[in-house]
Amino acid sequence: MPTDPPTTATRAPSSHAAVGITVAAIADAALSVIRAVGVDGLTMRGVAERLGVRAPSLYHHMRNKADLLDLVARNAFDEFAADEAAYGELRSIDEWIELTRTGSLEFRAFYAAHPGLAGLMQAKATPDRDQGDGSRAALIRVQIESLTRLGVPEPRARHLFEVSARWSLAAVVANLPDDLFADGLDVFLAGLKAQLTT
Amino acid sequence: MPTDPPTTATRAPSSHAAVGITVAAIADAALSVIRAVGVDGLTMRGVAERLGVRAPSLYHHMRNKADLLDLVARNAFDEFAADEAAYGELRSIDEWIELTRTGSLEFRAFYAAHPGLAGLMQAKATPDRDQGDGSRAALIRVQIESLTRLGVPEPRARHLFEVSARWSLAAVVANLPDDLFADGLDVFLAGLKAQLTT
DNA sequence: GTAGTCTGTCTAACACCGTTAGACACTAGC
DNA sequence: GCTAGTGTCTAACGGTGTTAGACAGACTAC
Repeated sequence: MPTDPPTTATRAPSSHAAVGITVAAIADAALSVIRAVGVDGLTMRGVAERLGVRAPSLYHHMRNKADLLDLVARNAFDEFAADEAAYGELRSIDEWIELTRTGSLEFRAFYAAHPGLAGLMQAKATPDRDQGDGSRAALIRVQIESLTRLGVPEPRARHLFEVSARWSLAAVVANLPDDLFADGLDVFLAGLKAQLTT
Repeated sequence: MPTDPPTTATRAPSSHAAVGITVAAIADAALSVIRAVGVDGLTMRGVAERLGVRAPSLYHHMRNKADLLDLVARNAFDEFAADEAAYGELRSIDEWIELTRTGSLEFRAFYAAHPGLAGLMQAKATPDRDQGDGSRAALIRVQIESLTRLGVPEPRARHLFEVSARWSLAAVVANLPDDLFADGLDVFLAGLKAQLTT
């Protein structure tokens, strides 16, 4: 169980100290490594080096690399979702569709800036769908509620939201060219609107 | 430059022979390794072992692992596409939509049987879109032609086909649960039909 | 102040990966 | 029989994630 308060990461190299790195610091370092060399280029030794530390030290704070990637993906999504709080005053399905469109495009742009990160999200998309703590869960709840307020019955709203979210995420991960992504999104949202208004 | 005719793969272990493994045999072995342990579990040493050979021998027939994966993906698609020859006598957009639906579902089923293989396809989907030799290219041409025969102008038909193919492939790679995939496909095809009939 | 415990780093090593260098056995052509 | 070429082999390199165990520093109790 690591002590959280001292978030300072850089230390004198090769000193044996009792207070060192933090889980949060490791996640930050990993994210900046990903920005620099992509997910495929991320290495436990590389992350450690960025913290002025050796690789085995990381294992005192997390079980393995998979956990680290998991954490990074979660952080990245929360960072994105924090900007997307204001749904709420939607007056029609059309407005919901348009908001979903811009949200998807922003989502894509965000992940384009973090090569390979979307792939991590995808692997972890299943288990913790809605219930929970992060801004991810909050964002999902808000979107479904705004649908039900517009007259779509609850289970159907949840399901259709999940379908569109997962398909959009899939297309983001696929890293399609701009036009293929945007036009496919048009097609998908046209079909979604048809299913929501009948 | 390997000699192709002798496709026999299994040999006496630890004999120095002048006639041995084939590129095709390596690709087959790799595919069966993927069936057994998935793409992530595929190893040059593992492929070699399945051929009764050591790993370095593989490099006499291919440049590196990436080339091997490339080849495997191509073979797998051709194997799938060979079953999908009969488009042609489509009498309406509705029939085209339905054929695309069943094609997508079969595509998904095929790749579900080869864990991770779809991801390889995706990475190689861009460069050699239509022109070419394989059954992949043939299948694509047939689908676009059947669209133009139904009155959709050529460039638009090509583009919409590409959009739907890439989005479907993305959803396949994402390995969505059955209902999320099928329902999303419904949504997408509903939108596609709307764009094709107006 | 001293002893003891706990925390968090370190070095060393393991098994595995893709890949290369170079040796050697076998085959085919003359 | 000799020679050239082909295709395997062993050995090794540098890299990866990960574990074991040593040890330094900081807190706690007396």
